[in-house]
Amino acid sequence: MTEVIEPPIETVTIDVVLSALADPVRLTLVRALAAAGDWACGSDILREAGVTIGKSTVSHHVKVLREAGLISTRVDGIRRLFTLRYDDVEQRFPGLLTMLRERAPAGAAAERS
Amino acid sequence: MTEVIEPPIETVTIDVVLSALADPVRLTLVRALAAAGDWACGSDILREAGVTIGKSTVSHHVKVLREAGLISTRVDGIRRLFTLRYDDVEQRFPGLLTMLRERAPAGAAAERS
DNA sequence: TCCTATGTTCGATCTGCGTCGTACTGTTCG
DNA sequence: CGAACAGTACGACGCAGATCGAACATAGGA
Repeated sequence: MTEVIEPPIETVTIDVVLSALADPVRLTLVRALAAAGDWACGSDILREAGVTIGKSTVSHHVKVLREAGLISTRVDGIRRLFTLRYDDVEQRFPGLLTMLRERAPAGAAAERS
Repeated sequence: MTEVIEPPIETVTIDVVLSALADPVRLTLVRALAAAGDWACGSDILREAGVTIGKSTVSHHVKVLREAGLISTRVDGIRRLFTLRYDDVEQRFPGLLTMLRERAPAGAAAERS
């Protein structure tokens, strides 16, 4: 089938979202998608995220994020394109994506000497 | 020592908070504390949360939540009292606690048969 | 002083899940 | 048709972390 199913945003629970975002790799992928802004394929995301993991692992993480209602998938010829469900997530969990924008503490904490 | 240290809310990262809230038991404990409203001891929380786990497990979860900046601990004679750092968390991550108020899907998913 | 109640810490166990490799599906191009 | 590419499905492996029990610490009351 060419159709890609996604859960209606109303049926998404915060529990599932939290579990999905608890993994550092998935959090990086989400941030990369947020930075990309629009549709991006797997290799684009990996380059943007700066992580090097197997493609089956990427597929696994994408699946988890999709089932958590966070990302959307579209078929484009030979490849799949992914994007953040920005409006849906913002409507369902206002402020969540804003929290994620603050990236991980680069080089440990920014210790105020 | 009678002093209980807590991380300044500015130093708390969303990564740590997400990891802390990803566990179903900890999420239940946080919801119980939110329902309690004010300071509650371990047995109070367990009763409010309706879970039956060993006290060492509770101690472990409380530690994780405290290090994530979510709860505060105070010594009261023979026992420790815990409470949600509501204002701090709301200031640092606006909207987060509101998302958590929506409790878990009672009786599994609301299957649309 | 001794006993009880509340938490913490430590060690051991065990399950969940993140990761990888391989095989498979589907699409595009030569 | 056949080769190459993008992603998925599945099985296996290993590790992080959730849980428990026991020992310890501390405060309060008999």
